[in-house]
Amino acid sequence: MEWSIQEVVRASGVTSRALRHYDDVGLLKPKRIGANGYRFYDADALVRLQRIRILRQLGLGLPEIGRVMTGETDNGTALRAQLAALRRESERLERQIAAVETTIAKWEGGEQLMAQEMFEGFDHTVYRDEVEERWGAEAYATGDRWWRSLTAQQKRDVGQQHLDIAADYGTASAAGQDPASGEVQAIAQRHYDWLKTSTGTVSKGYFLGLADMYVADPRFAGNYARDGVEYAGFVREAMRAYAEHNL
Amino acid sequence: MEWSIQEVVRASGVTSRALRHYDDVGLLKPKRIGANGYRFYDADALVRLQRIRILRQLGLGLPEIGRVMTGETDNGTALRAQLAALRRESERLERQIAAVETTIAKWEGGEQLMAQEMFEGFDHTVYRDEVEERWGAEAYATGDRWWRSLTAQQKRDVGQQHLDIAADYGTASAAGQDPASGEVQAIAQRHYDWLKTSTGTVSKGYFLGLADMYVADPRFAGNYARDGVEYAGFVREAMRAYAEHNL
DNA sequence: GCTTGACATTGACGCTGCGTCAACTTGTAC
DNA sequence: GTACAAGTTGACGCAGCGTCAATGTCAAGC
Repeated sequence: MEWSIQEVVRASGVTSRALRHYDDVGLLKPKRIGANGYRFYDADALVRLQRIRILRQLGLGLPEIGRVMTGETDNGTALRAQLAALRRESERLERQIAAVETTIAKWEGGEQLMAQEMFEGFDHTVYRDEVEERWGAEAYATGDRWWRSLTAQQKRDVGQQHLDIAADYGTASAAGQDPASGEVQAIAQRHYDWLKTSTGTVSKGYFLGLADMYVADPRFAGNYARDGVEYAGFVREAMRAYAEHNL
Repeated sequence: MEWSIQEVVRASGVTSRALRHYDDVGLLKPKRIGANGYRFYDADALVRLQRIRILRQLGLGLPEIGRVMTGETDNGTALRAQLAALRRESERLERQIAAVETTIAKWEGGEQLMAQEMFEGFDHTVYRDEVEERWGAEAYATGDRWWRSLTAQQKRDVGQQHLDIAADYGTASAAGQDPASGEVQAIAQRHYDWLKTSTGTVSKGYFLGLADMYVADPRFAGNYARDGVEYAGFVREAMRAYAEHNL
């Protein structure tokens, strides 16, 4: 008993295109190919097709299914690997969802200018409340006057410097360097200098406070993240080491 | 002030390839292109790039990002749509995970032959316990004797009939037909006839019990599903309507 | 013997967002 | 003049088929 491709389609719900694809990739060869090129499947092929479909519905890729079919990998191993992959993907999605929710909340909270300001430099106005609360209204006013005195060009330069510093931190972090190493501490030094230029004076407490803010405040995540991998924690460690030895 | 592509790369962490891609698809055009073909970006472009990256990290596609950037869609709408999409995807993943877990458990429980048997026909041995519990040991023995009396060829034919019936249910379900409609009830009639041939006699209770099993038992999902969309519920309704009017 | 219609075949492009060569040209430094 | 870094424009690759397009085959009816 053998079936034409259309009969298989009706029985299995798999499209003929998919069947031809399985044939192309060697996953399911027809039992016989007529002189006219027509594909004919037998019962064994239908059994294999059923298994293929089940594994596909469970999310396995065709190459992996091929390995299972040939016995190269057994069902349990393949399914457990798939389960682990699905769990990872699920967790990633959950984080993604949390990130979108946070962003929506922020955007609706009137902080929609965040991204732009971030790029134009250290957007001190966003942190006005915090700065005044931690270091006094006078400290904020000083920084504000200095900032306003800059030309747009100068502001962008300051911003660019910050971006360079952030990028270098990111490179060091990605390279697996120690936050306390000489290279990273040199970046921290530039970071400190940049802050001093931007804000006038930088106390140890201010510097350490900033370090904590980098980790605690998601608004910084955009600045200290690369392709979704945040390294604010790395920056904090580098800043702490720097403060410990130099301030 | 303008930056070369490498400077943008260092400042943003975005690869030059991505930047050229954004240019190609019209998402982020350089401010200026030199006589040598070199791309040069300005501060505005960097701001746009930052926004693009943020939206990308939140999982939005480039076309959607383009719509947001032109103001065609606002942030809130886009993000909420994205959130909804993520939630759907998350739920799908959870179901996927549950399915894989179930399958692993079954496979380890010694039911690894399920798939094959399914295809060879109504695998009554798998349901032995349930059948005996619900309709008595004698009912099972009768069905078993009948089944064993068949040749492999006959078994396959019976299986093929079941597949055809299942496929027709699937087509009707996908077409949005009413389970109680004439067409669908005709399928239910064939289903009933097939069952009668397979098991001897079919009581109303047996038929309705089977209908419930189709929905409750995931082992049937493979039979009454097409491309991941289960229609066991549809089958149950059709069977109930049939039983109500004919048994 | 011809037409029609259903079913079959083999290409080949499309989708998503870039990564990754490949083959060259430019700019900058020594 | 010669390197070397950085720039450019193609073009393929990926995952799994969906979707034409162009064309051949086969059974049935006139």
